[in-house]
Amino acid sequence: MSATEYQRIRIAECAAHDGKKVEIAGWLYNLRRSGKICFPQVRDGSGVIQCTALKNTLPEELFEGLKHLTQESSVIVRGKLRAEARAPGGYEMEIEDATIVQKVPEEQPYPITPKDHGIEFLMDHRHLWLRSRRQHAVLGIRHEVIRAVRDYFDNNGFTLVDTPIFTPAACEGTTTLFEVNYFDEEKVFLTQSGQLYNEATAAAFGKVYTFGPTFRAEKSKTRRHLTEFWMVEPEMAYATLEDVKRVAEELICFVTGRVLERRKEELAVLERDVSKLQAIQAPFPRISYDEAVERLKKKGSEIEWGGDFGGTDETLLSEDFDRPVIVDRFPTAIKAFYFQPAPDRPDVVLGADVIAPEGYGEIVGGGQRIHDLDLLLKRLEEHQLPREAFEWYIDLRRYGTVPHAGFGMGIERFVTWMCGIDHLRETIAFPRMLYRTRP
RNA sequence: UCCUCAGUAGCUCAAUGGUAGAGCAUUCGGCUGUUAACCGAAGGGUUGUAGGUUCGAGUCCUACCUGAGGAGCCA
Repeated sequence: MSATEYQRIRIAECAAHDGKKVEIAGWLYNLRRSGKICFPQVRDGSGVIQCTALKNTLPEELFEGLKHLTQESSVIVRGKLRAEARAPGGYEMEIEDATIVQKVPEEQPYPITPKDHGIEFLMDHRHLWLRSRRQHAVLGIRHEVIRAVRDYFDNNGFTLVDTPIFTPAACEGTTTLFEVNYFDEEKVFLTQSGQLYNEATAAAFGKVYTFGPTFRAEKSKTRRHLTEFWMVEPEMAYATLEDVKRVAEELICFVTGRVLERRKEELAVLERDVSKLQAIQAPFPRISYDEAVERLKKKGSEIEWGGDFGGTDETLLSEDFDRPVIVDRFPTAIKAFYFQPAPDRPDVVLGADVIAPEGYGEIVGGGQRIHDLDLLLKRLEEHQLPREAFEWYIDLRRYGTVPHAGFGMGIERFVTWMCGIDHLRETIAFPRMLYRTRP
């Protein structure tokens, strides 16, 4: 029997090849064995399939080789595919031939066993942990989220214009930045937001977005923080706070719908309560910061008007709603210099945050930017920011300035929410956190 | 930076101040439908590090190291 009569397929395509002779190239996920029959489970990155190997139909060398395969050994199996109710996944291959590409040595077995492991051990073995079913599901959903985000903007007239990662100065003057030696003399910083550059490209293209990594040197050590994370930031010319709220709402509904539609299996692996995601429909409730503070006080929070929400406050707020809640008009004092003040109330700005349900916290933050030259200059001074570094940004108010607005959405927080998991670190292949930069 | 908790076999954990143990993983034996397979056996230990108290410390005390969760700050 030559190998050529078997068609190479991926496990995800099994349904289209029922009853056919196929070849699957992958890794041994798990193995159960009896005296004269064994059940190797093979994964190939697209799924997991159970195979059967029978002693009395295979050459002894092949049967013994399969029976003693170690976890994560690389193997190519060939045989006939059939629907089989007893097999997890619904399809099964009866092995007729196999090539063991590499057997993981018994004296140094694969470290991640099917039993429980602690988080330190798993994080140290992140390069291998990615092979597990659960991690595979999380990263599959991440991929879908990113694809849907890009589809949404691409289909709605936005142009992707990426912004630099090396930046000459603090964008916002608020958070701590990573400093990098740029050749011999100059110091530059890793970007904390592409927003200021987006304002320039929005004046060139009308509607733009940037999608890339973002760096924050905050010494935060919680389940909601990474030092390196991915953010999508749209920016629109001739737009207001109302446009920000509408676009954020549409985006969130579109992406959630896509995940529900295309990632049922992954959500099932994660045992995600999909009814919680099905509830994500427009319109989202909209409340003002003033009202949010009142609600929080009634719920026992110690927040006072003028303070920013803590993690607990966001959870308390989200408890009142079955879908994301939009909070707008924050105190001017706690927001970055570029926020447009409300025309009727200069003590609040035209900014909005979207807070996810189930305690997943802030997933979107943005608003309308200052378009008036004199006001911008005044704010830069109030925030004691070096005007020289912002000359190009000020230029945008000199040459055809218009009301404009945009927001940022943190991808990892969004994916954490979609997955219903409790820590951000599992939503990126190799998380960078305070005290962890390996592997 | 601060607060809290934890560190025992490769992994997950147990052990009243008195002989360091179990499950998983690995090896050997058994089983033709297993579903984190099961049954029997074997090998596997400087109890994070350094001091201290005690007749005796995995257990109590001190310092340090490492990790986790949280606060502040943020998406």
